[in-house]
Formats: sequence, C-alpha cells, structure tokens
Amino acid sequence: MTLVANRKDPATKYRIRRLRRAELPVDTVELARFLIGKVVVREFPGGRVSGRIVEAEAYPPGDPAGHHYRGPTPRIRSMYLAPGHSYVYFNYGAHFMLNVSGEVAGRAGGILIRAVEPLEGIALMKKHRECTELLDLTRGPGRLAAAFRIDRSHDGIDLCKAGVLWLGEIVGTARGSGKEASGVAIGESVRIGISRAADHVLRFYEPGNPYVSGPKRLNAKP
DNA sequence: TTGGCGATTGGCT
DNA sequence: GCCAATCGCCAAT
Repeated sequence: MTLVANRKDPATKYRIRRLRRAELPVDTVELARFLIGKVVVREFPGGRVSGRIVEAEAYPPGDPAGHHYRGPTPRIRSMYLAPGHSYVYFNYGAHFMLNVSGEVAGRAGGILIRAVEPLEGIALMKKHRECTELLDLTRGPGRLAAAFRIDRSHDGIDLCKAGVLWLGEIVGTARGSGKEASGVAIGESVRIGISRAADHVLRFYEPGNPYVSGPKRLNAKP
C-alpha cells in the first residue's frame, strides 16, 4: 500500500536520486502518469522536506482549462520551458500551486501536483502549515505548497537540477517508482475544480492512498 | 483603468 | 454540504 508504515520507524531514511531530464516523457499527459510515485524534494538550510506524489492533473497543449489556452502571457512563461521545470502560480488570493512543465521547450503544458504522501521533514511541514493532522498536511495543492513553503520565488526552477526544489525517485524500494516499476495501476478521473473541459480524464492518482484529495466518487480503488 | 473570475481551503450548518 | 475570503491576472472598456 502506502509508505505510511514508515511512521512506525522515525529513523527511516530515504535514498532519493534526482530525476534526469532525459528520462522524462516529453508529453504532458505521459509525464503526469510518470510522476505518480516520484518524489518532490524541498531543501532548507535546517533540513529537508519531501513527499511522494500520489495525485496529479495534466493540462496539455490546447486544453481549454489550461492557463496557456489563450496563448503566452508573462505569468505562464515557465510552462513553455523544457519538461521538468516548475510553474508556480497564486490562486484564489490565498494559495500557491506547484506545476511541472511537460512539453518540449517553446510549447506549453503543465502538470498540477495535487497531493503528496509526506516522507521526510514532517515536523517542518506541520510548522509551515500550523497544523498537526498528518493527513491534512499535503492533501490538496494549496496545502502541499504551504507545507513545502513553495511560493512565487520557486517559479521557473529546473527541477532536474540540485537546488531548493527538485524531483526525485526513491532508491531501493519498488514503491519509489510509478506504475511500470511497481506493477500497480494508476487511477484516472476527471479533474477537480474546473468548469471548462470538465469531462476530460486527465487526473491521475494512486488508488487507496489516504493522501489523495478529492471526493470519494473520483477516487475509486482497484 | 477596471471588473469578473479562478487548477482552493477551512469554518460553519 | 455550502459558502465566504481574497487578490493577481488579463480581457475588455
């Protein structure tokens, strides 16, 4: 199932290797699936916060629900970067959203990281969120950004490079990778909270994982 | 220059 | 389950 069992062993360390750009699918929808099971790592001077991606949504080129639908604007410039760059925006006057660019440079596509399963730095996440409920720390895009203290300054970062924010894969456990390596199916559904293209099945999640957000009807288990 | 609106959350019924 | 809060973006004036 999940890696939640590791809570029983606080000393558990994860070995995480950074993803290389060359291994990322150059396609927003494929990359969204690929990222399920991968890890978001946030480095602080005092420690590290990391979490395993359990839910993501694709906003591919031509998608009426995508910010890039009406052509390029200053805000969305990072979605035009090569796959594996961050696109961070501020929404509803209150929350930052972390996205990963998914198309070849010059073409816009984004993947919204909607939820992660906390791995390292849980105490730090609780502090950032001012919340002690483990299940509420990173379940939802706004919460995840707050727990990782991701803001506008993290827009346009190369996530395949060492730095304050990067993408990785757990080394040494089958649960570290996505569908192909683990053999576990990835759930699919329509996306959450949008009005246009509301019937497109572009949301991907790990069935049964308690850190997946959204209503039950969208989170069918295997 | 302005107003409508949003890839959400948390609090209250 | 419903709904207000809140503010940056951008299309239209």
